[in-house]
Amino acid sequence: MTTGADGRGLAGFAALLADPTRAGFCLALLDGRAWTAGELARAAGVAPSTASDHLTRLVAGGLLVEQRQGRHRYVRLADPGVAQLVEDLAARAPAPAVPPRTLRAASAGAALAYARTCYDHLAGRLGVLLHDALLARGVLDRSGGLALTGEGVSWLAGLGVPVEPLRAARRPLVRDCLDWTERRPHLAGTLGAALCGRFFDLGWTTRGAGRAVRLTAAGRDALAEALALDPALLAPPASRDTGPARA
Amino acid sequence: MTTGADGRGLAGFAALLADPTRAGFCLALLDGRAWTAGELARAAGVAPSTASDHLTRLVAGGLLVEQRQGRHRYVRLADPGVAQLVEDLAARAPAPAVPPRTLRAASAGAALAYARTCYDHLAGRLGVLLHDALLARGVLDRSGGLALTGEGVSWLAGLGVPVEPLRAARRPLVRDCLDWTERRPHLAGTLGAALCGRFFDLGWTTRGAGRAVRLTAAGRDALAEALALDPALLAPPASRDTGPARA
DNA sequence: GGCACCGTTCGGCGTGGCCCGAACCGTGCC
DNA sequence: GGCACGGTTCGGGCCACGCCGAACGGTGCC
Repeated sequence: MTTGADGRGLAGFAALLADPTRAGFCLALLDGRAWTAGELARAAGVAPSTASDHLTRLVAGGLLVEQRQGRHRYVRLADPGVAQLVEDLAARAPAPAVPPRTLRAASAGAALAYARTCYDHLAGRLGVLLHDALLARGVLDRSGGLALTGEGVSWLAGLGVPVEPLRAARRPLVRDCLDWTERRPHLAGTLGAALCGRFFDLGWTTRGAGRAVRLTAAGRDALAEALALDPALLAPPASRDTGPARA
Repeated sequence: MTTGADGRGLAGFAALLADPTRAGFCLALLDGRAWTAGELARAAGVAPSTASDHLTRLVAGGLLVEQRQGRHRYVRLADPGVAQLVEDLAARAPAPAVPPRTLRAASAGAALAYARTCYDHLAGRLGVLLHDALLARGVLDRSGGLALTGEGVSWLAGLGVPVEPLRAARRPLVRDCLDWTERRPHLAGTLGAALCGRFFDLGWTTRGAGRAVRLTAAGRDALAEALALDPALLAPPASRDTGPARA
């Protein structure tokens, strides 16, 4: 029963993300996986004690949930809503002053711009392309708000993605998510997550470095076939190697 | 082309809302109107110089836009996306420690909990009720994501709300917006805004103090008729007076 | 022209929070 | 048991930020 025009509550909550280290934690956790406190500390370049303090605050604030296992403290984003919130904020935040710095970083940036996970669904140029193709193919419809069509249900069944279980979740089935790099929407919601997961299961995509996603040759052809697209459209840019291979 | 796992951009942006005074400004501006710098300063209880500084930052950060008129500086939320962002954050923020304080404040809180504007659409118990009734009546459909139905288009036409112009905007036609007080979704998007505006035009609702909205007697009956609901369901709680009358 | 008022700029003050290092605790492995 | 390691707690230093009052400029009204 807040209703308060009092900004203290909002300010306190926003302050959780108003620190570069904590914000970096949340961005790292956007890959949807659970990280240990030490991993986050190293990734952010701060002392373990500092990271510990920040994590305690983020958990207390409801942004993160933790899970203790042995001597490890695993944390992850509390729920998909938090992921969306962080994404929305990040999409509006200005780009840092010096984008590329090194060639290695620029290459990693290109890989992320091509395809990456956005919490639990697909983002980047490939994600937007998928979103557009699903609309064009009639799987999704936007005439009265973003929605899955009846035709889409059968198309998904053909892909091995049963829709009914997805409706049971408290999250929306389909949802727009503004893409950082493309500045256009891609598909989120339980369906976005299910499609992303199915692509991994089918071997159409594999995980690259960090949040990066790579489209396999088989995946390129199969996806192009399923979406009635030219396979060349789906291919990554000229770059021959999307970051350090980890397959 | 950010893609950066660097938290500095996100942190800097979040910091705009991480101050109680700035957060209070944004919450006040959630009524969708333009306020002068002095009005905001008084509402927040800070010196004009302090407010001026904060406003400059919020404008520079893209959260607010300003419009100078004579010796006044009018400012409002930059776009509906910002309003959504602020709403989403506020919905997750914990309630302030001391909710009611005075009887007057408690009464104002009750009025806001009953019905208020959420930027440009209807929120509060009435907003959620409207959302539920539109679903029940088949104007909206949630089977494949929130969407307006064909039947809904004619229903809206009968109400004097043509849908086609609403599709032209770059904002979504329909969208979920999590209600602060009810913790359940109400209707946002261009349709939510159009309905809210239409209710004011028809005299079904009037503006109360601040963001509060009052349902007129005629509005209660007409809305109940249109939604096939019991008028008693729509009535405000036992309170006989929803804040200082301003009609 | 004179005055009231809105808003801005600047200097200075106080506070809060971010960071680290050192010490400590518990877990897991040898 | 001993050791390595992950994580936490505590104390202290430092910087940034929010606040105000005073002085100034610009606008609108009498």
